[in-house]
Amino acid sequence: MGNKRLTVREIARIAEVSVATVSRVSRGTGQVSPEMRERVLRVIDEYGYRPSQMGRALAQQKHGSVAIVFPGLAGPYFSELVQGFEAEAVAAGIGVHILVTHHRADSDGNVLDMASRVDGVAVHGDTVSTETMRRIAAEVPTVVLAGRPLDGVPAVRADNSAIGELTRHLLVDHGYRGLAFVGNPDGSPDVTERWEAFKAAHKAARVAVPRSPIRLGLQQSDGVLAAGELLDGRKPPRAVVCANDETALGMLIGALGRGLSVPGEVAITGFDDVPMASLVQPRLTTVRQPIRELGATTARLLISGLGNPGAVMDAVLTTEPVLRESCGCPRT
Amino acid sequence: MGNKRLTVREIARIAEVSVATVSRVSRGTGQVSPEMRERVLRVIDEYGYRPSQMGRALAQQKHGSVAIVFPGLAGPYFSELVQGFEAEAVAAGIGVHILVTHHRADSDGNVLDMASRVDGVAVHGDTVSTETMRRIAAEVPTVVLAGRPLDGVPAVRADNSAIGELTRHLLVDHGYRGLAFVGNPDGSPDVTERWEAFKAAHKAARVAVPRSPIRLGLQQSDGVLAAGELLDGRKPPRAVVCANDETALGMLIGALGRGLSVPGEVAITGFDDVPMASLVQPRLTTVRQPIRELGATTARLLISGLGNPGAVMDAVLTTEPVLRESCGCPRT
DNA sequence: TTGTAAGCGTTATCAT
DNA sequence: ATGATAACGCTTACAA
Repeated sequence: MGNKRLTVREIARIAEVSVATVSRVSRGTGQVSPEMRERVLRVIDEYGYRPSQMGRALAQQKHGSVAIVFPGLAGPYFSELVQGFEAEAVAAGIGVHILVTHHRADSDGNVLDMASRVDGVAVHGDTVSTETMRRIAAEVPTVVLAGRPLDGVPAVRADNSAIGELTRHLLVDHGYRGLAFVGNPDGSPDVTERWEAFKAAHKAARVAVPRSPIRLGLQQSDGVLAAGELLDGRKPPRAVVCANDETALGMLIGALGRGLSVPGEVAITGFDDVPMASLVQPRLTTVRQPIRELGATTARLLISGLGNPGAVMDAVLTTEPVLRESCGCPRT
Repeated sequence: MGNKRLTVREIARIAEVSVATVSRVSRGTGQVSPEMRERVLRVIDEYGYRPSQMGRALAQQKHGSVAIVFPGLAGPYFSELVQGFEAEAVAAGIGVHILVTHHRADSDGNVLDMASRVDGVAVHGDTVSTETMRRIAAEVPTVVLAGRPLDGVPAVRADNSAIGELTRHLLVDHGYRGLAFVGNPDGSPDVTERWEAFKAAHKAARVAVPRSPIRLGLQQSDGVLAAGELLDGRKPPRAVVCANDETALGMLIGALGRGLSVPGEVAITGFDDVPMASLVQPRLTTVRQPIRELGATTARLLISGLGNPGAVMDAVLTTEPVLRESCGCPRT
């Protein structure tokens, strides 16, 4: 433990070759005769030589890693997103840095700091100011994740408009009136777009746009809280459109816990289609979003897509309404 | 975008000082006269100079970042753990690498690879083989997270024995017989210890050790699955001790969905005390584990604790049973 | 207090 | 095919 590691020079001396040859062998690049390769490989193996990442980074001017910045790690959405990103990067031999900004005072400074440790940064929507975003992009290749492109900074996101279709379904197909929206439009670009689509669907159906949204977070516990706010009142909504599945699940637990019938007395819908959505009773009507693919696409773009001629500037991944029973549809 | 960054030498030339002075100023180290500092700072600021992490790393022989390796990111446990780790590291100005091993063929190779990119690695229990663990520890300071110390590799973990107290409570205080355990003891050191404590409590109470555990994962969906396996049978258990809260929550949803009374017909307990545990109805009896602190302690140990004389080798954090209603206790 | 110069470990260019 | 050697950008003795 702690035997200081050997350097190229030492390996070269032991194998009686030049450092260049050792480098060529260890990187598998360039032309090396079989016997040379053999000789060097033997020494490398015997001494357990592993090239220093620091030396390599400096010489190649590449860190060999990328970063993902997001507000917090709670819930299956971020888990999947990060895992999709990580899997893609690691598969390409690239390391993954993370930075969680949530509730941290000097997060902008931290982001800038991290920007100087990596070859590319994926910033989740609404984690940093626009100004900081620009500064990051000026230092290192950057991609906006789950947000709009900005000044030449490309974006990868999902099509949030499908929640409008879902709203139309509740309004028109089921004929519900008195819908509520759970989620804070100021919290993230995704929720902003979902709230807008929710309102647009009302206008399209010529139904008065409902009360303002229940501004809470996106965790399951927030859904439980929202249930308290909405269902204990004198005039509970006929249907609740939640900004994501987690809050919908919390809402469902809250409704069921109050002895309310779902969807009989109150219909509930979500967004994401997380695994639990099809496991609860009644199963959750939602919008399927390819979360993992969102992360993977972002990583790919960062690693090998940027700077190419005709590189994608705005990747909008498709989503799809999934009608199950929590909206009132019969079990198929 | 992409203006190649200035180097110390260029800043030095512009400010008409030596590179040493620039370095001293930018690092805030050494003695520099006020007017010099002022002059250099002005130039640094004007040109937006930020020292290259690569150069710095090589010169100081420090990457300036640590890594955390874990099997997967699903559920609040890992979210909290990673966030606790991350927050502590970032607060110390250290970057955080992550590596998810779950379902990846060559994860051991990836771990070794990552080991050469960081100054320290925290490996979550049972993500890599003992052999790989040793190789990592030979290359870089290492800490086992949620597992036992190994050959001089220190560990940070929680006291799992409290689940034995909980089992005793069910067996003795409530007088339940026919308990089931949900969780795969081969899945992780934590679950192994919890299963052992569960069995030991039975022996201590002179009650026959129950059937073998329901070997499933630790996600909420696994709890729903476990409910199907346990509650639809002809002889459902009187109480179910789940290896963590997520599965307990899934079990609760499954039980309630079947119209069973909890705890009337089946009592349920968990482990972790995640936020949802006190929000569901009935509230979940569980064991509180300081997850975030586990991550933070690990990070601290990695960053500044190792190598010190008398450094801690096995940090076992305390846990505490939390008796709520899902075990049959009255609401207090 | 400030400057000079020698590393840090690798890669890559250019001879040979 | 192989070998010298110059970068890469920074820190840090050591000198002045």
